[in-house]
Amino acid sequence: MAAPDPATTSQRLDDQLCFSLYAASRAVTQLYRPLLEPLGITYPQYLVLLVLWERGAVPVGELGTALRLDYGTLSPLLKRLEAAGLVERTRRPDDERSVLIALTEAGDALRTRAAAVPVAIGDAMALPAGEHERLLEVLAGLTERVAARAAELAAR
Amino acid sequence: MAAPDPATTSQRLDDQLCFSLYAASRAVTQLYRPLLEPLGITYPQYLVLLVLWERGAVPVGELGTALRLDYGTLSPLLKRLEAAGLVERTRRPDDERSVLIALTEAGDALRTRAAAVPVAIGDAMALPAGEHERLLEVLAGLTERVAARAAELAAR
DNA sequence: CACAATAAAATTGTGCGCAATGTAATTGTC
DNA sequence: GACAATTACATTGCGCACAATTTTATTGTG
Repeated sequence: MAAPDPATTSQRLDDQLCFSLYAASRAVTQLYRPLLEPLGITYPQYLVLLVLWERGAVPVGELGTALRLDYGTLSPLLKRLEAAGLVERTRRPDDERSVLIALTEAGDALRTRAAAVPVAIGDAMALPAGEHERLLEVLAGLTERVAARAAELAAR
Repeated sequence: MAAPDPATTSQRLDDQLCFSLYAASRAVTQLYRPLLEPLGITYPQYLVLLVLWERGAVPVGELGTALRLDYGTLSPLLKRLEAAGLVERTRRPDDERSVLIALTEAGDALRTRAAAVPVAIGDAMALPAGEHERLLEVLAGLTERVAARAAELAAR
């Protein structure tokens, strides 16, 4: 039972947490653009590579779970990454339904060149010490609760 | 000169603030979907209506400034809102370049039906008292700094 | 073994976001 | 008062996001 907080119930744009989230997310993506453009990739493609660099070859579904993206987004995105020569898509012999996404040598090599990117981003964000971790936690919790409620609504 | 903070410079997906922002923003948008669908509008369209409910008729450019969206996004979006009968687009007689966006009666009437939306969202977010305002502030500052840096990069 | 149910991906269609380009109206400058 | 520069907006093209549908393979269940 939430108290009727004026800030959460007003219809003023600048009071809406949703808008500040939406604006912040887009601003950050825009900052990534010039940093990733020399590498020939977009921001969602970069996120896919982060997962592959961290975990190695994974099926498409696991990418979707990690990034909270569905096949409708990932299928064409992965085709573009394949066309760019950064990943390979191979059907698993033991389960022909599953498609394994693996880094090519070029995709693996990109990791080193991309190492400077998070540094530049963190620098631009310029968050005070500890604030980074705090914000990370708040947002993770928020996502969790909001996704749970969305799932409830969808179940009807 | 930022200290080499491991959390900001790691390449682990779940350490990236950018990803938690991106995931949170999308989760919130997905929560809006079933709430706005009965009203026949999308989330970005809802944001446009928020501005119009608050300010009355405004030119397209002012909507863009308020929402940080460009004409390439707004022009087709506003055409859809017009097709839905929620807004009117009229050229200003004193400056034929400018297009004024005004609410129709139906668009104005939607305000009452939409009043329950921010309540439902705030409820799902379930942030502790004060956390809402705090997060709003942190995100606004973040957006400010990141957008400023992006503008610097673009200036080259 | 047949065959319904499930699972993994791909495809289709719609609506953003945004860069790049185009168009028409207005303003500044000489 | 011509005319270059600027302003406000529209259009085009591409890459997401995501709902809905389809395709192909696997897994129960009798």
